[in-house]
Amino acid sequence: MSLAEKVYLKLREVPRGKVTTYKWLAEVVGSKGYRLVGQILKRNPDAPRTPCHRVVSSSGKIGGFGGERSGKKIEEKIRMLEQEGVEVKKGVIDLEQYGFDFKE
DNA sequence: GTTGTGACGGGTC
DNA sequence: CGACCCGCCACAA
Repeated sequence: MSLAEKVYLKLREVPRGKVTTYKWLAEVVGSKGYRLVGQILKRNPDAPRTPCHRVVSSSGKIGGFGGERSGKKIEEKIRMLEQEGVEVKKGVIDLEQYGFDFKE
C-alpha cells in the first residue's frame, strides 16, 4: 500500500461540506511528504472518486489546482465547495468550521 | 541506475 | 512580514 493509496482512501472519507489539508492527509498516512499529497492529487488517477477540490493548504487557502494554470479554474472549485456547503472567501476556507480532521 | 522536480509545510534568516 | 532552504515520496526523463 503506497502512500498514494492511503491518501485516496482518506480523502474519500472526507464528507461532503468539509475539507482537509495536505498536511493532515500527509500526517494521517504517517508521512511528511506533504508534496506527495499535492502530486498525488495532481496526477489524480481516480479523478471522479478523488475530490481534490476538498483539499486545501494548511492555512485553508486553495492550493494550485487549475490543472494547467491556477487562476480561473480555482473559482470553479470554489463554486463546487460552496455547493457542498463550504464557505470560501477569496479562495480561503475556515478550517475551524469546515476542516475535517481525520484524528477526530 | 541516477537526477530532477512537484497542486506543500515549517523553520530560519 | 518576506525570502530562502530543507524534508519527504513518487514518477518521468
